[in-house]
Amino acid sequence: MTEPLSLRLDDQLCFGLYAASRAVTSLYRVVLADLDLTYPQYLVMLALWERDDRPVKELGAELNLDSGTLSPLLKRLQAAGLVCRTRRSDDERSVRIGLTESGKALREKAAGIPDVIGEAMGLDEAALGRMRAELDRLAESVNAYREALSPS
Amino acid sequence: MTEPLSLRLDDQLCFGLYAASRAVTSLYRVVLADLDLTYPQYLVMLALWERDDRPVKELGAELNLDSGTLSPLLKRLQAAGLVCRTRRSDDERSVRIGLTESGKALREKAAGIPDVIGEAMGLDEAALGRMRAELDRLAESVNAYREALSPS
DNA sequence: CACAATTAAGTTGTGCACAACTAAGTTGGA
DNA sequence: TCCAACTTAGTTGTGCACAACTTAATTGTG
Repeated sequence: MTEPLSLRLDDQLCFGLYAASRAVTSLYRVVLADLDLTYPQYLVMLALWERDDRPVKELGAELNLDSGTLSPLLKRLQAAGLVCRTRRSDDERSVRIGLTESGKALREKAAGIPDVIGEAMGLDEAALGRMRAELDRLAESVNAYREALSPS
Repeated sequence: MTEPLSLRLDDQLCFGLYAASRAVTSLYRVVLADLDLTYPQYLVMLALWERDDRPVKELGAELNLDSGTLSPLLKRLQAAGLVCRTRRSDDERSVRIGLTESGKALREKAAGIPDVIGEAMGLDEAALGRMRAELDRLAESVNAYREALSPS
């Protein structure tokens, strides 16, 4: 019989998570100002730099974002000249997102960012990997629980 | 001479953080539906249940939120009948936020939430505390770095 | 074939986050 | 005393997140 967890703000892991996530995002805001990207836009660019020319649906699955978030975001990336959208001819429902030359070129400018963020975090590579693994496990566990509680 | 960190999405701790934070928030969305609160609103209520009747400024300092976020959020809590705002007579700039009876009463309904979230995370109390400490350290380190990079 | 069910993307509306700004009150010197 | 500097809240505008919905195309089944 363990003590029930308290309603105290300081005790709650979730608040730590929320605060840490916002702290990291706000550092990205500074670092990304140079590239004229927001953090979610940067995530999309990362995904595209890894694999170019793929449907919105696939980007959404990788980043856990739905079309309600991605559609306007991609519209802004398109307006900035970084990506282009082409409707597939064999399935007119699907839209492929591809990098423009300028979008590909931006990768060079971004090359140094992971090191800056890594340094700001003040963790060695081992601690970084360990924490990443713990967070992945956490997210998976929480998502499974939510799915059971409220099947979407 | 360590390897420079890569631009691969999977490698990045920050994405894990972002994904985990969103996963937890989406579980809260389900759990809090019963109380008609969003997650940030719940955080404000937690802060007020701990210490009632204090200025917006102080709430902001505790939650790391500025008036641009808090003002409309508090307005919604007020509209829901959970808090009331009173301007201090000795310093008319300052607005104190206090719980209404209904706001105080809501605490009973929230009492079980930390255990639900704790269970969803699937961590024992020790792991929970350890992770919380790591996240706090991370946020502090990142904030210090950003502050140095771009003094606000 | 017909057509209901499904799928992909986009739209609308709400509520954070946050930058930049405004309004109003307070304080601390010269 | 006067008023410039500061402080507290609030406002405005932008961009996520996400639920709920729409539109249009495709698929599966009788």
